[in-house]
Amino acid sequence: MAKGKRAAAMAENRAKLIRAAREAFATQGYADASMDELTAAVGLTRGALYHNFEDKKGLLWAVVEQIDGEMAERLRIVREQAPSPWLGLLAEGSAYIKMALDPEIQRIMLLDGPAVLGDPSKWPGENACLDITMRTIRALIEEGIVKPVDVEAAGRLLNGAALSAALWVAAADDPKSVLSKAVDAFRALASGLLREAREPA
Amino acid sequence: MAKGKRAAAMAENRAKLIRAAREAFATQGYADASMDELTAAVGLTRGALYHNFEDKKGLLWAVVEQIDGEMAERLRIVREQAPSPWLGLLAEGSAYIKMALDPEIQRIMLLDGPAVLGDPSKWPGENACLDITMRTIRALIEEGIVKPVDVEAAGRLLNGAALSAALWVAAADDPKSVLSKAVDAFRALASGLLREAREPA
DNA sequence: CCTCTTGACATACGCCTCGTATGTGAATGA
DNA sequence: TCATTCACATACGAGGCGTATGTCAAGAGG
Repeated sequence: MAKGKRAAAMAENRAKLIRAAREAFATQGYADASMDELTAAVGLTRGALYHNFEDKKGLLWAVVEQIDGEMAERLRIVREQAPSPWLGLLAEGSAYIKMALDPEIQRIMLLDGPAVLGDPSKWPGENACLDITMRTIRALIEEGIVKPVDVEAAGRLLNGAALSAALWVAAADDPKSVLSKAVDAFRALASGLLREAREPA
Repeated sequence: MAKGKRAAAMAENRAKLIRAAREAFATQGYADASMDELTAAVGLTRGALYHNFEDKKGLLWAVVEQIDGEMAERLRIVREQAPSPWLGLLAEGSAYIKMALDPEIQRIMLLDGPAVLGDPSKWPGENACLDITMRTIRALIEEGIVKPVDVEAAGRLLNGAALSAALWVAAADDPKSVLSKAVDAFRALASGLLREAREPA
């Protein structure tokens, strides 16, 4: 056999490059990350890069896709573990805020990603995180818990609020206390979507 | 006289460079904007740039500062013209969303700015827009209209929601209809800050 | 009126980075 | 065994940034 020897090696090198890129993009930022250093760090050259990916931007695409998938998976778990859909929505918000504390996610997904690749709403995988939030909101509307607002609009604004909160917390001198304030404010805003003034369980 | 001849000329060149930079950064993006082309467009060279500003990033700082001031001024006017503080807050949100439809503001202030200069919350001038929103919220809390939430948290999340809405609207194929959905959702979220379920005039 | 200094800007240079074109050796298939 | 492919390395060219150096007009002083 040994039929897939070439392909296996290639997949491994792709993975190595993506790993190195996550590291480099997260610590130095996209613009300041040198492809020479990045590839050399895993024992390759730029030749491997331009063979496996379209260009530097293509590598960023691959990194973004990978991280987006990981974030979506974590959010999915959070929602499934919540005792009710409404609390699931709030838990998603908190989880999103906390995830954005990760410098890697912050730098790559929230700062450089949009600047280099354009608005996240147009990303393939269609921003899996947003998708999950929208699904949750849709379910809550069908249950009559949430006002019949536009699902995509509500999802996007909630995500935007969470994102802003995350950046704030991350840049704060005292992340702990700021985090609780941010989560409280998020809950307050989210309650504006409720049909009844009283929050459900 | 003619004492300030040198200084006046320098100020004028500074202004010309900033104007050219706004144009170039907005249309090509920060990374793809060539300082050679940019300066040549106003009849200067890179020499003038590095004499008037620290470096390329310094020029972006100057541009951001200018635009931030203009945005704050427009928001201030919107708030003053509103018939009530609460409606002022909503009007500010709408105005912010609409402002972000301007490609210049979008690209420079919302995409490249944060990516290159770091989180906006740490910008000098301290993001005048946020400041205005916070002032409005503080007033509403003192009047008992809004829940006693953390002012900065509420302001940041509201701004984040508006920003997210703006990017969504800007990237939409049908901005008109999306804009109304976004504004509706913003009003819904904002109402979550109210002490009473019923919205005030 | 002449000289000297200052400073705003232009010019010239080196270094780095990206993207592509070309080379190469190992894995495949016959 | 030989030819082919292909994953990757090497070599090359273009362009951009930042700095060091040059230059010439505007002011200061006698």
